Amino acid sequence: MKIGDLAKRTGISIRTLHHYDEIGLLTPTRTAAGHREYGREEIVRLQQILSLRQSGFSLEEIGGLLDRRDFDVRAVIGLHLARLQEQIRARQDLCARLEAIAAHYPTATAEEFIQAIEVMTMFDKYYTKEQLETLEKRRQMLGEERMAAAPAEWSALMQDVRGHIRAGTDPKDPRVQELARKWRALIDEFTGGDPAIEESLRNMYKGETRFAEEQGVDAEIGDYIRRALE
Amino acid sequence: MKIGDLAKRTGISIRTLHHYDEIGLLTPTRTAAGHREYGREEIVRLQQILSLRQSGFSLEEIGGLLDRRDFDVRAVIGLHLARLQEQIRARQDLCARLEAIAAHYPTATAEEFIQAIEVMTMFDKYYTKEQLETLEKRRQMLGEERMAAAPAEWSALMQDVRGHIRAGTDPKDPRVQELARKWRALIDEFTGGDPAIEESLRNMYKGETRFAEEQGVDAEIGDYIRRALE
DNA sequence: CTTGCACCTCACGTAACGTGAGGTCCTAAC
DNA sequence: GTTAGGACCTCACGTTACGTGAGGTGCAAG
Repeated sequence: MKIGDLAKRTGISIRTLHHYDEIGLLTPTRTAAGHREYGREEIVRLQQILSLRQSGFSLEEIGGLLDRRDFDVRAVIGLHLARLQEQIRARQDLCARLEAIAAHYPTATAEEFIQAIEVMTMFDKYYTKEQLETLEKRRQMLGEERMAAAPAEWSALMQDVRGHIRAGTDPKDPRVQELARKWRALIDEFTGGDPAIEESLRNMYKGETRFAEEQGVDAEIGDYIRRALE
Repeated sequence: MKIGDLAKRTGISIRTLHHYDEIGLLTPTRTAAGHREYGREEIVRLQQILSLRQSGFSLEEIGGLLDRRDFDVRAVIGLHLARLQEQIRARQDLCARLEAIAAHYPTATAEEFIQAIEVMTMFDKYYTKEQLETLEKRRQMLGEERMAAAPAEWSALMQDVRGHIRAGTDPKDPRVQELARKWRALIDEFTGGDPAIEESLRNMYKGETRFAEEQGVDAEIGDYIRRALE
């Protein structure tokens, strides 16, 4: 059988057959003119190749399975299954994240979306899975309104603190103490008072200088509040 | 910031930064000597790139999202989600198939495994999903023993029929009629008498000549039995 | 002035082919 | 005998997101 006939019969491309010949996976005999000739044996082998390919094995694995009896089929399948399951898990995680974002910001612009994705990636980096779940529960408890109102409140607080720093107010001053209490209350409200989560939060602000700056928080403010809270 | 510093800070390779520069995804300024210099703006952009990459977008999509405001983020995310879900589905199917095979042939050799995969691929090609489920239920009803005994029975039946064909026996001969009834009973036992499944089965034998031959069935035998059954 | 490190630019390799480009073989019709 | 049209052949580059050298330059310290 010539290459075109085989291609038509099996529905795969001539180029693919050429490729399998090139890599030595399926090497037909040749006519005097150099045309490929596929016999019964090659057709059988091609069917096996296609079945294994359909099952997601690489051409290299397929070659090994078909040519070397010492290839441990069970191990290859086990490895393959593990790979598949890992990929499934990863993709499910991704889906969950993207769906959450799409659901959470139904009217966001491109920038907002990208920032949301960025923040989410960052959170994944600094919090454990359990902490993320706790935070999510906490967010639901607080409700949408509260979540929406918080950033402004936080920003106002930052500005007040910054004002006292510029004015040189002593951290022990009652006005600063009040602000520090507010700071602590805000943090507790969102972390649920979990010290491990607060630790992760601190790490995040420490590691992501740029993010911290955007939020109006820097080392100076952190120190000042820490002294006030002592 | 020079390229090595940035690489260390973000944990990605210098080559990757070179690559992003090559494809115009992240183009730093250059010093007089031609060394790359990454400023605040580039660092911000890199973070965005990494977040989006982590989310599974291609570099081309990322470039589009970051550079062109007319890029429909929602559409991109939707498309991406669809891709991911399709991949998840495909991989879950594969896992199910491979696990079924591994469980069904706990002591198989390489050839048996490959053949099992081949047969399964073939079945997927000729039967609908519902039919495959029906067949699976049927197999469980019949039990392992019966499934194991059937091939021999089938093979014996084939040999008997072949004998009559060679002897030139009339299909209407009572002995042939008896064999035909047996044939029908065997088919009904495994198809559950579903005519659509039987049709698929016939198509499979017609399309997969090689498989049919291995089973000892060819067009001649098919015709002979058909005449006997009339 | 030299050593050594960080940087630079090619440029090939990866998996599994798709897609031409340009040349040869075969078969049938004239 | 020749000629047209398929079918076949062999390069060889393109795809994705970089890894991995090879070979050359810039810069600060001893």
